[in-house]
Amino acid sequence: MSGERLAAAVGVSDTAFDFDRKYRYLVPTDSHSRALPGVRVIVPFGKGNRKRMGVILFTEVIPAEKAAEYKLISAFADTEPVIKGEQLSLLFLLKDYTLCTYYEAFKTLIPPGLSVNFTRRYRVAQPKPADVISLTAQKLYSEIIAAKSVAEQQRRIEVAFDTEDSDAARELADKGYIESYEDFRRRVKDETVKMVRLTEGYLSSPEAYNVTPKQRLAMEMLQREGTAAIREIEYVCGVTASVVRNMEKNGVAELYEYEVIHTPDVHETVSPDEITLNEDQQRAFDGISSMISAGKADAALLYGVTGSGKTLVFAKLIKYTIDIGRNVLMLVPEISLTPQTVNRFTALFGDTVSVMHSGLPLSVRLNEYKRIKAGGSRIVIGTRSAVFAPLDNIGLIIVDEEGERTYKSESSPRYNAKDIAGQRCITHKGVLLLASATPSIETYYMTQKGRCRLFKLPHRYSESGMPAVDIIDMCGTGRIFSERLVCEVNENLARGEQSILLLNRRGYNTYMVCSDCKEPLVCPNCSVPVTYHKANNRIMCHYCGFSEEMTGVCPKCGSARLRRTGMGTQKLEEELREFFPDARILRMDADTTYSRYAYDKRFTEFGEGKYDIMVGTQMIAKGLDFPNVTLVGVLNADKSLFSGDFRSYERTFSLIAQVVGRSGRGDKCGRALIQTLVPDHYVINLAAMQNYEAFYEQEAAMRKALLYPPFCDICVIGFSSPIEKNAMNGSRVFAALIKESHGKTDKRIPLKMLGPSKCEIERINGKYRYRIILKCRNNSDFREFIGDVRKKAAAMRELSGVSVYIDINGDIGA
DNA sequence: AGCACGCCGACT
DNA sequence: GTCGGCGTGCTC
Repeated sequence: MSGERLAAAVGVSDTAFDFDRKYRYLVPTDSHSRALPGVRVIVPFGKGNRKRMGVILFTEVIPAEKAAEYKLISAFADTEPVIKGEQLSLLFLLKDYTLCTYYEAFKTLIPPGLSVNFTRRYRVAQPKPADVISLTAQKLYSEIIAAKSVAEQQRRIEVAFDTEDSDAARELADKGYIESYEDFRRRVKDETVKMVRLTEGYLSSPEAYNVTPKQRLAMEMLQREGTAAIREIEYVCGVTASVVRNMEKNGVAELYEYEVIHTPDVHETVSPDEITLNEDQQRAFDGISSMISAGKADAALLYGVTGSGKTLVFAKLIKYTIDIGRNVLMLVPEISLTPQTVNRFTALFGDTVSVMHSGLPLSVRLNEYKRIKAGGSRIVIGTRSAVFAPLDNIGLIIVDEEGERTYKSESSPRYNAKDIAGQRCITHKGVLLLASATPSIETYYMTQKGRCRLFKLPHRYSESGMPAVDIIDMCGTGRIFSERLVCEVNENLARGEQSILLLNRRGYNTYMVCSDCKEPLVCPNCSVPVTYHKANNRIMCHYCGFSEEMTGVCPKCGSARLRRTGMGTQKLEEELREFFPDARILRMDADTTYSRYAYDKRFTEFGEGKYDIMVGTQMIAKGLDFPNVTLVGVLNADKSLFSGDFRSYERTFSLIAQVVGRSGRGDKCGRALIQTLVPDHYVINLAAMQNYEAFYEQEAAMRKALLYPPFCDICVIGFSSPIEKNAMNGSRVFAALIKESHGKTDKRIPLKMLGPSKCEIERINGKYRYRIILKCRNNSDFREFIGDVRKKAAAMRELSGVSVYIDINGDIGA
């Protein structure tokens, strides 16, 4: 029929959830063959017909009379679909499941190297208009046209828009002296991390160089850290990059580019066929491999105590899956764990392995993506986002350390990689294998309900057995190290064996408190106390990055009597010096590892025996295998126990159990000491014994009684605004809307509302925060319900200027 | 989120 | 009389 037209349903970029839709656009008559689902397009949007990116979701033929309502696609950005088939259905799944926009969902499915963004740019308009303009605008205009090149003119305009001159710049734009246009850019080049280090020349004869005070500051940091990114120096020292540039000019420091992939040497060269499994491992392998060969969607939990050799089972299973002609996806919780894992598996399986994580250069990620898409790799290993890898014919998805919270995305789309993995297993008729030494309560519950098969590795793989664990009561000592721990560490030093000391983050910062008004120094943007850093005499906020020189004066009352408090790292440092004066100590807390770049280098050095003691926070507890570590000390085991989050027991248990498991992984027997103020607390005791089952029973009973997951789902709705009243009113109006809609709906939606209330940290980055917690059943009825409420709420006056997010089954957190 | 349309106060 | 304040409603 000649009266018909082809229309495309398009997901448009930069929409908000409440007006995100499948927008229809007409396909130009000569481009029908290009208009395929998954192809990106440039479309006019809104009254001003600004250019936006969009992705075609599907096409349909519409009658001619409808065509008048739609605009025309401006251009095609791709010659062939960037996503199709399963990925396209994942897009819809993400949208439905996380309440994000179509385009947000789309973007998470493609590697960032493929992203195209529009930016609005300005240039000097060619025929100069005759309009009268203000003096400031004239002045700005003459400054702009004085620039030699067009590029420089553009730069000056952009600067003007970002500074105090923005009014004048806007005037010029309104009156037609400068014009705006849309430019679309593809991120092809990486933002390379520029690193700084001191030069050999300076280090050998520092007296030969002149150094300004600001440079001194930066250099002190470099002396401490060895190396740092320019951005970090700016952040930590409160100086600008020009200081660094001058240091480079003077020959004090040199710049280099950070190589992101640090791959330690491959030690393992055993072929998967040569791996011998012990009895437990073999049983797990037999069970899981028969699930894989059954060729239907299924799920299993491999619960193996620390050091039980889960990785060997993985290797065998991967080999098995590949041999029967199917592919494998393996997720690991952190980037730092990928080099280890990847090495292991590339040694075993060669270049059929692909790696995907955000630490890789964009070009590499893009290449790997293309390789996977083209069928060039059969095993994909990566962090959270790798769950979307365009891998086909998946027979097995492994989620290692499945209890880790890094599998949950903390920004839109707020998906959980475990759920996506489960969905993909259903599509591919594959097996989802969750693995952990300390499974999440939710997962273990599934095994009890028979919805997930359970395989146990209850024994350590090595001969050495479980470490001997002692709990030490620290009440009333006022020290960080117990005598017992000092003895044990010294014994290790004498024997040339290594020790790991875990400090629970909370309580190990140094705060400043005013002796006169008794108030702690708080961040001007956030409602948290700032931490004091002795090294550069600055106060800093870990939430917003605020950093300021320590003036020594209380901003509230002007008193100069500020006092350091908190069982701080200072104190830790002093005691370390006092007790272990000759030990080579590696400190791995947030301050030193703020340079994440130095992270795996330090671990490698520790593994090579360049240090005797490693002290650090959570990050040292996970997945690392150092055979020479025979002593683990937990310095303040209870500090994370009482944080108000329903998962705090679970986290404490898993942290302690895991770090204890770091001890004695080689052939030597390991010991662990747990220092705590509550030595009788069952969580601490069960963690010391690594008795997960008993912990599970207790915890599940408690969750059932208090109604928490897995006995319900949790949906957090967050509100934030620079004006406290707005955030508060917004949350109240939203809550009222929930009640009202819930009363009206004829569907049975179980719901329990807590709040609205202030968040625990009521202000971050200058924004006040409120939240509503819903205990609910996360099904499509509920998501439809809450999505509708959100759309309705967006139209209300009280919600304007209040940003709202909805997070289903995330953390309650801060 | 932008952006246009629209209805009331302080200027030539 | 008009420029411009920002309230309100829409985005194929």
